[in-house]
Amino acid sequence: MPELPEVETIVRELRKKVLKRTFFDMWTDNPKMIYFCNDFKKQVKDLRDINEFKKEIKGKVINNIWRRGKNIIFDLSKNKSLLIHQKLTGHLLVGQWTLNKGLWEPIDNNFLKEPVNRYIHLMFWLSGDLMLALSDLRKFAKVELWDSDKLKKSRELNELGPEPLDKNFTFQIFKNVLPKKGKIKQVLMNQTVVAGIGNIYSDEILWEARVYPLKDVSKLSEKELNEIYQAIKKILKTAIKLKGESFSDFRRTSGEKGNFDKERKVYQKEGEKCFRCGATIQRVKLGGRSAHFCPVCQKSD
DNA sequence: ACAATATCCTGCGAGC
DNA sequence: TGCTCGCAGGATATTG
Repeated sequence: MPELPEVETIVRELRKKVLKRTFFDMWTDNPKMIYFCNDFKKQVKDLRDINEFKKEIKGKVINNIWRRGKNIIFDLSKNKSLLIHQKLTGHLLVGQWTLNKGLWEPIDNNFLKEPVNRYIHLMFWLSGDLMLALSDLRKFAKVELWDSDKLKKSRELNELGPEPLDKNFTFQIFKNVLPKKGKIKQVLMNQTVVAGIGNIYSDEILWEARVYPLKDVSKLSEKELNEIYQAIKKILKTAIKLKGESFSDFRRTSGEKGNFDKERKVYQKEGEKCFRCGATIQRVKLGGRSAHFCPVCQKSD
């Protein structure tokens, strides 16, 4: 699932591929993912509104592409912005496809001819013969059209916690943003505390820092807090370097997988041996989610 | 005031 | 073999 490193990978690739291009047209078979968002959120319910959306983006130029937490933002001409959140299974692909018997098939042989293309639910036609496609198996992804100035002031972006790879994200800032109590894994995944960390990287960060995922923040020592702070930076940077994870159906804009798998130590490795000590990796439930950890390296007391 | 739970959606694996 | 059932999961809405 796309977390900060995956979103960062996509954004860097998008900048190389679609910056300064113009929207010509769009297609979707899932209008529910599209929202007009200014002072309110309005879910598109019928074709007329899709046409409205088409009219809004046609002719607009992509002037800037950036990331905030797990959100991708396209700043367009005429004070418009598109915010895309890929949620669990969404990912953006850039290339050329053709519609064949109801399925989008890549024209370009460089694209993997794999089932991922079956889940393309949104397609933007761009200048330069390129298409920007949103593939999303579970249809949780959201595409929001904003007035750029309103988006910048939106709760959506401003309620997010600091960017963990920002130079300003010091150990002191990290300590300041932490709530007084709460299980550390849930705290790390809370986007209003720190932006961009999800299930995979919270598990990996806590393994790296040797901290039990269910431990309460109030019980963490200064040393443990520092280990977690350092691990956040280390794991996220490594994952970006490796172009994201390869465990789920995440794909880069080229359709390729990321390479984080060789660094993955605990996530979805229940029953396997701990890379560090050889103990058996365990899984615990918290809030309907699962946490993976080494019971020896990450002591619960 | 806050925390636990339901919701969205689809593929997949377990169980019968 | 083929059906049903339940689970996974980010963010948000709703319930407790």
